[in-house]
Amino acid sequence: MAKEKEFVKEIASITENFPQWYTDVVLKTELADYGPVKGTMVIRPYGYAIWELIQRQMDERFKATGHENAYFPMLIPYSYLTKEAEHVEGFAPEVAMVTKAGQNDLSEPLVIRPTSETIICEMYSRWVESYRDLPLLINQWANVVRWEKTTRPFLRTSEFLWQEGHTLHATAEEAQEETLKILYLYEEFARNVLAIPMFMGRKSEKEKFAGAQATYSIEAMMQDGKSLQSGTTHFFGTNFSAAFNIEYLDRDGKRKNPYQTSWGTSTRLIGAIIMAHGDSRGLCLPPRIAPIQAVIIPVAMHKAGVLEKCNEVYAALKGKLRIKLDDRDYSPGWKFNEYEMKGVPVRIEIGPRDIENGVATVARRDIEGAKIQVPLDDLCAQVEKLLDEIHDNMYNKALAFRDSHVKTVGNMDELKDAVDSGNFALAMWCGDEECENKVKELTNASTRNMPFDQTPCGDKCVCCGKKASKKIYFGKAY
RNA sequence: CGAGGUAUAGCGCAGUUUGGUAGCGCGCUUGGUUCGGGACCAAGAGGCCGUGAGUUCGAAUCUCGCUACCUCGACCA
Repeated sequence: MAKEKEFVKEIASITENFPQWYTDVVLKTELADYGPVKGTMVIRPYGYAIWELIQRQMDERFKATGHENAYFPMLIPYSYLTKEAEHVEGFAPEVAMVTKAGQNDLSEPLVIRPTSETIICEMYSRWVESYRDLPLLINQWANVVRWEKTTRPFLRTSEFLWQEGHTLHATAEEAQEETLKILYLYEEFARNVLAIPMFMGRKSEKEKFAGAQATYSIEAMMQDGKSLQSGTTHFFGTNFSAAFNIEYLDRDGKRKNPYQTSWGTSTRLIGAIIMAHGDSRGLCLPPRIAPIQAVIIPVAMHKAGVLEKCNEVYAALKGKLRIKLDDRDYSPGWKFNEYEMKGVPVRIEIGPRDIENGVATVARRDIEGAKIQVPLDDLCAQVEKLLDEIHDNMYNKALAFRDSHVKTVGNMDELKDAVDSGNFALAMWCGDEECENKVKELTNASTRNMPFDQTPCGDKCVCCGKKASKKIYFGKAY
């Protein structure tokens, strides 16, 4: 008993010190480690395996909607960045630059991409000539660098991995449709793969991407009540295509700028998984991105027949799900705790007693203490079913948590009260940036996004009290 | 980038006030006994005390510089 308490202390309390809990979980479960350069992180095999599963399943969805992958260079001439005025203003402060090659100064500084709009636009301007070249639907999996002041593993690192889609369309309507199509794709992915409910909506002018006409986001609620912007899609209109001279000859014989979108999600999604599902025992991974979906733990493995049976079961399940047999020389109890901390969804215990009864003892990570006996000849089917159940349960739990932490508010006192006690505030807003700034100043909460369902929850701006027609979420954000 | 704090074995810490050549717990290695919720015994390995200068017969300890990290603010996927 005393020992168990000691173990729990190894990870900070999720309720008492959430930031420390987060760091402890990242490091102790070996998702990532700090790199030697400020703000950089090493994604360790366990964390990278999650990223690969995210990549694979998201990439399938991009391909299914007609997108192709390509790769553009990491180094971008500085002059490209300056072609779109708002864009350079937004990114210049945090851009890393290469100015030397060996001992020689470069004739023009090179930007290490903070995002790839500029170089992709430059290339698109060479590739697009005719309406027949549209739409152009390209995605890139890449790393980007942004010199951030405050960094945290997965949530904000100087270098991070992401995907960025960049598309060109003949009409504004088609580009708008693409922008929303991907937003819905992101939401569906988060729901069905990550088991995280998202608030979808449009960003305010103040919060939108540098150079975009409209930005949309998916926002997830973390268990400390803060918001994590988990993916964004942007409608550019012709801002960039005009700045970069992307032109095509239309059917009517006129040269036109195509309409453009871009959209991205990053390794930040792993941070969302940690903070949306984790608990006092550590990680709790949604089955569809869990590198190990089920782990077999032999009990009393020195006794005759135990390891043999475990290997037999392992061979039967291998190839059907991501499974591991842990026959290391640690006690079963030690392993139970280890895999719970690492968030493995299902644990299969096989000991002499189980073998005698022709069953395995199966425990699920998402419900503490729930153990069932499953006949060995039906194990695979039952575990597969259980994984789906765990996914649904995790989603519903996250949804219930979120729904109980959204307060509809009508004035500043209520808003401050709501966000200070770990909630999102849903309120009416006049649309004025001044009010956004004032809310930020008084409560440290920012506007998250405006849901597509704009059914009013009042008629006055939560801040200035003037007539308001926009419904918007406020929350403290990562 | 502003304010505060920290830096000693893989991790967590003691030692610094009062200078005398480095210690504890966990982990790790080997052997043995164990194994149904973090087992036990025994024997081991492991440190230019963040870094550069200075004071001193002598520095983890005192002085100055630098760097990194943490917490809190302003900026951001």
